[in-house]
Amino acid sequence: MKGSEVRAAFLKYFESKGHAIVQSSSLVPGNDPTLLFTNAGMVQFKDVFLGDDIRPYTRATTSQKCVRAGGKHNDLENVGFTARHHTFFEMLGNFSFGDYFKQGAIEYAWDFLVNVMGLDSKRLLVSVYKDDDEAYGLWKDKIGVSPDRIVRLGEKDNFWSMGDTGPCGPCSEIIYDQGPGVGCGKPTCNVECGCDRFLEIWNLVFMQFNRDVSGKLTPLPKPNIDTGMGLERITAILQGVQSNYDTDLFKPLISYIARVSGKTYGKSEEIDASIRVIADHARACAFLIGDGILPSNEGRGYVLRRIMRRASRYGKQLGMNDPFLHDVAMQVVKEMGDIYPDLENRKEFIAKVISNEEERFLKTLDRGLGLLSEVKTELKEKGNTMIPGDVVFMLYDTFGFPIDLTEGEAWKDGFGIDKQGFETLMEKQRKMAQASTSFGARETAKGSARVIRKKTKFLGYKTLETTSKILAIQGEDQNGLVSDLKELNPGQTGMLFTDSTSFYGESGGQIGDTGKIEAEGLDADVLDTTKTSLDVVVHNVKVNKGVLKKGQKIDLKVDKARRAAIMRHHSATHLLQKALRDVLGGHVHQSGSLVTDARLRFDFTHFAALGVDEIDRIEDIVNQYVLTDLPVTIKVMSKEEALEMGAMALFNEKYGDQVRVVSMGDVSTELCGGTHCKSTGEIGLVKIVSEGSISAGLRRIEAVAGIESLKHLRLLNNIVIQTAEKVKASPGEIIDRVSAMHTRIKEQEQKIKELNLKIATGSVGASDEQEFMADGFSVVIKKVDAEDVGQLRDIGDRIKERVGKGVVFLTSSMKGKNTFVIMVTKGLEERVDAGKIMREICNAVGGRGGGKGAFAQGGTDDMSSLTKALEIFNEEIRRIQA
RNA sequence: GGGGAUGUAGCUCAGCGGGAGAGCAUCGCGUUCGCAACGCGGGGGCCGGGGGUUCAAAUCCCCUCAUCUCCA
Repeated sequence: MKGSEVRAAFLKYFESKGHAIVQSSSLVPGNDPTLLFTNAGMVQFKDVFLGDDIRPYTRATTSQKCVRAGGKHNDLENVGFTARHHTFFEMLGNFSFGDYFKQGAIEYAWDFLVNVMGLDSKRLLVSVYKDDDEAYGLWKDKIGVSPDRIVRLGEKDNFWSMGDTGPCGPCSEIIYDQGPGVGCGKPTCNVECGCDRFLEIWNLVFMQFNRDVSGKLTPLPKPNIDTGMGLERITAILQGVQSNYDTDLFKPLISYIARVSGKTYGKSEEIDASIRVIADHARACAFLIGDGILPSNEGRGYVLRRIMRRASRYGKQLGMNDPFLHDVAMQVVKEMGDIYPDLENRKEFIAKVISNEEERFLKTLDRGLGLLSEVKTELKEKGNTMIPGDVVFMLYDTFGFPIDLTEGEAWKDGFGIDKQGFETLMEKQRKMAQASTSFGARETAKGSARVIRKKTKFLGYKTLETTSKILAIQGEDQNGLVSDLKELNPGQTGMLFTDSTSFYGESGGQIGDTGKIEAEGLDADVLDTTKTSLDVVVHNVKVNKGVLKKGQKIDLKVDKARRAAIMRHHSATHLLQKALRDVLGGHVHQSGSLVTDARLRFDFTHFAALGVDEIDRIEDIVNQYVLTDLPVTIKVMSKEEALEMGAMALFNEKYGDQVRVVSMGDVSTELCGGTHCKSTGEIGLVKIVSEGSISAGLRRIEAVAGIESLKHLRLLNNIVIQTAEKVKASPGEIIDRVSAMHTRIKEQEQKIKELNLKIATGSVGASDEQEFMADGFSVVIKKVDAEDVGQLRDIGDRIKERVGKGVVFLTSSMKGKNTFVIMVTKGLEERVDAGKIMREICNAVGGRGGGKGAFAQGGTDDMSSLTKALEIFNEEIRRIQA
């Protein structure tokens, strides 16, 4: 049975048991900032389990794309060297939200494996949590598994929790025995053995408790089921192979990599491992980039970068020195694009991102190799053949040069590396990082009020004024903790919850509304509006007059002009996205946006800076759309219908099953919860204000619309007019005038410099200059008016040129100080040490200074020190003559 | 979140307390029938930004921004 058939059979089976087939969610968890990647099927249902979200179904089944990279249970360095570690994998799962429980989950799982997949029940074992007699009984009595094939395991293996607190419960695993011929072969080998004989294939989690802060478990009123079975693993078993990499899910990739690298798979373990690493990582890269993640130096992007670089590294070991990973990733797209259309849609983009990154990596490698060869020659001179641990660490830590590469490069020239020393430094770094995090991020446990769960009726799409009732008020109490309040007095601020509202809570990049709240004798400002994940609108209010009371009826009035400006910018954003795709290409995808009353900001994927002509064309297109006054229509429909219409879905947004589709004529269709103009004509002039890079492959555009465009242009116009006045030219002549001025200034500066020199060295200041011969060289003493030390040097240079061989002593009063410079012509430094003379002078006049043989500089605040300084200088010259 | 590294001419980088440099690119002149090549000359720098120390800072110290990199 092919892997794709296993996937399809699984979903079909659970669909026949009343489960809704839910699409795999993005690898970027939309609802959990603490989680780096979606790493299990339950991630997209987390809020449902927590009771914060309600779905129209109580049973669901998914094939979820997952990434695990790093962390305790999945060290990246293992991947490729074992039969089953992966960075990317697919997780099959069935879920019950307060519907069926242990019995259902157990019966379905067994039925599917034995009767649908045809696994030999004699090869199956099960494990249950040590105290879970209920599950034990179900396996024994309902299914008929013999007691010697049921194992009770402890908390570590068979108790599951989401975090330190929250839903948790025992779990039960179905285990496949590959037979005594596989694995360690020891007589003591059992289910708990780490070897490969006993494979855990399906984990059934019985979510039945809630754990509070103190660790106490209380039963949940409606227990849930969460199960997970790795597609790659079950496929391997069904195909009778001992490694996931031997399944048809990997085979085509492996043979592709073998072919392009000119190697044969299955001859050498070392080569095989490299090929497996690349196969696994290419899948991860394709999917991660497909879900909008870009390589970067932090967070998710950094994990992606590490995966890509690891693949590159193993490619190098196979002798592939040119970028190759993007080709392998295209193979992944070919294999899986039909099931994951996002891959297919973005394949050019994926390839571009990968080849870009591969080139970058080659650069870091070159740098590291250069450093390493420097170290090697240095060591060779000393007759040392061991590269010290701190050097290995420095190469790794600072330049990202992988340790195995260092080792390989060292080995080539007969060097060893001090691994012990490296590990010590590595451990030190780990300790340091841990210490700093555990100190910092703990002070967040502030008191919080009860969570309001009643979804606020949002009327603000249609009307900007509503009358509603206050459901709750929250604010800081005397202790500075957030709690429920009965009322809010003048001068106080707090959060206001109402039954319905016209105020738009910040979401989808659109900022919240501001406005007024009024009632008999009451006047309050809404400073900002936000929205919780449960669609509860939170008004942040400040009372000016009267008292705001719970249960009171109030009038909510949105600031209309501001909202109109926000709507113009939001509608303009949609048109801008379309225009960007028109001009730059289909690879342009939104990766963030901000819509305010003053401007819009739009981040998108693109590789090069935009040219002036491109920006002009984008502006032209957007404004063309505005002028044709396209009608803006908004429809609420199912997500599936929307996707069929070709609506553009965003990366991180979490959508319910009903979505809002905003269309502008036939040019733009997007899923969007924001507020929009009635037709594009209302947007007014759209002007791009800036364009720039925010990181590799990501650009940001800022633009203004409507009145803000007018303000912007007016500002620019004023600058032009004022500049024109300043340079005494008409606006059209400014550029010519300024560049003429620029060259003239340059010329004049040059001239001034020359003149200054002439004045300083010429006859003008002759009275301030003494010159005499001393033992075959000239001595020039001169008082000048210099602006800075640079000028003194220039003057000194001229004098040196004139005298040919000699010493120049210059003094100048500037910036409230006496500054001295001594310069000695070339060849004379042996006899006359400028630095030494300067030190003598400075000692005598209480100044500071110094220098080298040919040049010295010093100074003092004491303005009366001049004669003394001259005295010392003459004394020193006399000493040298003698 | 914590550590390390790097920001200098259009590009690649050297200099790391005492006159901002090299190579490539560019422009001019020369050589050439012409080109490549070569020779000579020129232009191009807030030495990432801000503060401080110092007689003197590209250079040392502090802050900040950007990029790279490791750890969490």
